Amino acid sequence: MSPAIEGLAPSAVEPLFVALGDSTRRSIFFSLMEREQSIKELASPLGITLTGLGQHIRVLEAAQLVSSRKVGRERRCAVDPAGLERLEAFARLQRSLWRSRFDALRHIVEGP
Amino acid sequence: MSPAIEGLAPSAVEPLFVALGDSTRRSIFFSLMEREQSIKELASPLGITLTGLGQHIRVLEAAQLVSSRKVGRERRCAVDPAGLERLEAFARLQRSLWRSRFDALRHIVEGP
DNA sequence: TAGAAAGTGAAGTCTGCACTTGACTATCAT
DNA sequence: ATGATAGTCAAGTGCAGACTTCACTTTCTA
Repeated sequence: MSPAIEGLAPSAVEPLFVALGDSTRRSIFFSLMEREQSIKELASPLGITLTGLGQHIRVLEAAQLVSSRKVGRERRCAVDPAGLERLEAFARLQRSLWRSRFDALRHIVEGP
Repeated sequence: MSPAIEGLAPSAVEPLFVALGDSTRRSIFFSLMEREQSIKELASPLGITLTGLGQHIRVLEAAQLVSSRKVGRERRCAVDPAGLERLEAFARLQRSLWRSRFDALRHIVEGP
């Protein structure tokens, strides 16, 4: 597989869609787009427990949408650009694949 | 909201992530990337009922990832480029938003 | 025109996973 | 040092949603 499509096989974007398939995780992600935040800061407005939020963070990290590090007793969470980059690359690739097939089909139907 | 970002608010991409958040629907979508297919053709390899598959198609259509039309007694399903276009535009927008905020932050920390 | 094939709608089943509880550790403040 | 704050782990609960069944309609074909 060429370097350009590496990491773009369906299996590579699966964690991304799994992560953003949940509305709570989407909220967390969009909230982190605003600014870096701790587990507590993220959990409060959503009305869920710290435990529950920690579980979501792990899923988001697996998709490389979020990265986190411990600072003192807090866990600082921030957007990881890798996930968004992969998502964009995936969408662009699929779109171009579809377009080339569509054009090929039209070519057959309409003639050259 | 400017025309360029219209349809890219979080609420607009929600159906997209909901649709692709399910592994069966991802399979259906990738299968349709290969070629247009009927409900029956899509259901057989997945080992699920026609009813079940029809339900998935509705979700994919709501996300504009798939479009379908009745041809005789068959329903022909195909990829709708609108969904992929929206997905790509969304990812690009979010990525640029994140980058501008990241750069602004670095500017503060490191100085001009 | 009878039977088969493709699909749809309503209603039910069941399982994955979002979320909690309770017990525990680590860090901060006073 | 003592309490308060932030987070983590293991284990359990409940429900949304994926999937089924059954009854029905429409279209094809022999």
